[in-house]
Amino acid sequence: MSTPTEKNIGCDCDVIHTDVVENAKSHLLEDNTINKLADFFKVFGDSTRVRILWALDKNEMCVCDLAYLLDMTKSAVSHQLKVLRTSNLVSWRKEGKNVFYSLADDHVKDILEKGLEHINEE
Amino acid sequence: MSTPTEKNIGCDCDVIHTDVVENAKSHLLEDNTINKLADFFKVFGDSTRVRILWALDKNEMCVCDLAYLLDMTKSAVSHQLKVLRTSNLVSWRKEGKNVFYSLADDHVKDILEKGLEHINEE
DNA sequence: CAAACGATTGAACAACTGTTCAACTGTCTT
DNA sequence: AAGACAGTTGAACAGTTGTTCAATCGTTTG
Repeated sequence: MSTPTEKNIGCDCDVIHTDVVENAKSHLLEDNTINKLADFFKVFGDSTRVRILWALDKNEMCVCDLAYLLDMTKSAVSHQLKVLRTSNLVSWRKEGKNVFYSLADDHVKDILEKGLEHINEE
Repeated sequence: MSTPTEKNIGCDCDVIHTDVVENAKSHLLEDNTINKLADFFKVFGDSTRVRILWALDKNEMCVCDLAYLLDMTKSAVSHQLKVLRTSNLVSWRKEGKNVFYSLADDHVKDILEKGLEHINEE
């Protein structure tokens, strides 16, 4: 552990562990990266969207299928699908009056499974 | 693709693809699991918390270190650390007046890295 | 014991988020 | 061309979230 030595400037503390902080500072991610990362996870942070993603992992489905399966209105499902589209988590194709959605790539499933691993371990 | 056949009851749609929906229905996660999963990801869905986690991945740090590094008040940092503690993403130990935080387990780093992979691919 | 200070907490407030509702678009059917 | 219906959209409203501020706790030090 480093010794507390430095007088601080930018926050409401007087003592910091300089070497540890400097090391962390040299590894900081860019603001833009941090924001994109947080926004990415934010999308997974809603039970409706997780249910949609989990369902699409099994089968390609249209909005009505999802609405029926999840007992929601088409409107509510469509709003969330828009969020998922915007963050590139789902792909879609039109077929007549239907729009069929599916997972965009393997990261989505990977992330969901990592999350499940974590919550099943405590 | 299955043929739309079924008359629907619970939502505002008339036609669903029965076999696809039934298949998805048989794989549904329990509500409780879904909620825990969404809550887990919700924690990653804030840039302040991502910055804290990313910093702790490099070094164990006290609240003041984090406050200085991230240019925030101790209070704001502490509030977010409480969220991270509650969701078991960080561990901590007391040493005199300091409380040192670190990442709870490897899942946290795994998840962050999966997220980075995803956003770096488009 | 009293002062100093790292850390935590609760209340308050502004900003954001998800669902509902109603209106609308585009495609298929007759 | 008109009706039906899958899907989308925008406004509105309630519920949630993150930061600030002030007060407090707990440990160390003089």
